[in-house]
Amino acid sequence: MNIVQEKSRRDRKKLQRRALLIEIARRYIAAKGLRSLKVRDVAEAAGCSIGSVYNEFGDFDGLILTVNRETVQALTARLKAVPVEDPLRQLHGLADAYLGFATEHANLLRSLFEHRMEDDRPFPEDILAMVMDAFALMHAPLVRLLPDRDPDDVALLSRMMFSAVHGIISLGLEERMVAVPPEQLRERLAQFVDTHLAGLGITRGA
Amino acid sequence: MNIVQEKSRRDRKKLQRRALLIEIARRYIAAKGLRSLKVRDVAEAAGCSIGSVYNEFGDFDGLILTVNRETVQALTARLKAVPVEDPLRQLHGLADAYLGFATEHANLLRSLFEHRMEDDRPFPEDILAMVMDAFALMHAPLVRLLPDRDPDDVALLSRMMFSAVHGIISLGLEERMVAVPPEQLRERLAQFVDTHLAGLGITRGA
DNA sequence: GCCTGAAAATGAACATTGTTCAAGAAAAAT
DNA sequence: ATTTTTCTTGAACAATGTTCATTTTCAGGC
Repeated sequence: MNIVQEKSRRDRKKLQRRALLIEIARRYIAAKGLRSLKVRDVAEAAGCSIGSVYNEFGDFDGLILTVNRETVQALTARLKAVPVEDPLRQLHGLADAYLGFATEHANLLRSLFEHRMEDDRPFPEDILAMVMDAFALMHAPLVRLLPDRDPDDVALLSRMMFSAVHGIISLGLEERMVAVPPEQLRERLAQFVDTHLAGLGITRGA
Repeated sequence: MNIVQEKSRRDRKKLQRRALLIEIARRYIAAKGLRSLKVRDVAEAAGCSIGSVYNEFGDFDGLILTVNRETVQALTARLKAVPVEDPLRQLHGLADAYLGFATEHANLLRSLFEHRMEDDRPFPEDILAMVMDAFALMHAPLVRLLPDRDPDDVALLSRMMFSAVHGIISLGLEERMVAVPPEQLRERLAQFVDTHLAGLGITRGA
């Protein structure tokens, strides 16, 4: 018998349903926030039993983390699509791409940063590493703009800059406590990046 | 009969227990995070029934919000204690005070920013206003440092600066995804503030 | 000191929701 | 066709927020 074919037939179905469950969960989170996600709703929407969700993801956290994993992957993909020719443009592009993603997927991003594990189980290493990698994407352009600075220093600078951008955006998009009016956010964010770069001795067109 | 005295006797007891409930809830949140807070635990620890907690706070959110309200009040008090003589020192002092508070009360601050209301009930206006006020505390010193800029512009600058500081700190203190090593956080935060001020055309001792 | 009505406290019962697992169904292997 | 393995199911369970009829408390009047 053809193991590959037979196995794949079952697996394809399994994978298909897994993808369906993830998609449904993502829609719930995106639409109404992480707290609105219920195992029973997901199972019913997918046309399977509660137990199947557990078979697939182990527990509820497993499902959430799977969605979050894909969220950080999508975010990273978007950040990596920013043109790299001009390092200054790239930095602005990264900030703007982050803002764009946060605007379009506010609840998914919140789920990524606000979800706490049950009990004291450790946060999955791989998601952690992916978020760190995303936050390190300002490193390369900053190195080009600050060739004389200690690389370790630049590494920290880039993560701080990204953290700052994250703070401005995540508070700015919070409907409650609007630190910065959303309609101005894009322009102001660019201004912030410029100001900070100026403080680092980098001027536009220099 | 003495209405004031008689009423106060009952009320004192009520207020005393209310304070006890809040204190217990705060301890739970501070020690193990918002998710660890359970009505039954609080009631048992306070030596009263579950129903009494509901009598006092209406529902579970009511208790959480009361703790959060006191958290933002404590934060504001700490920020307002920063000396105002030198605006530049004040800005650094505000950032440092925020870092100090966030370090000592990481879970309480998280509870303030991460708690979502049940259903779609609106977030309490008063807490919102208090957080906004706290975030506006960088405004006064920045006005003094930038007397020629449009005041509206400075208002936004100050909130952005505070949001940025918030982002750096909240991600920096997250045990997972450490964007900036905690032991360097204080020094780096000061550096960040200096850099940004430099970008705004403000130099130390100028 | 006792009575009375209002206010507060109680906790059993309920509703929601994550989790488990024994039994059954389906698929694969022989 | 039979056996074995694997997956699926959903009833039952456990944890936890919430309600409310009953009981208790207590100030105010006699």
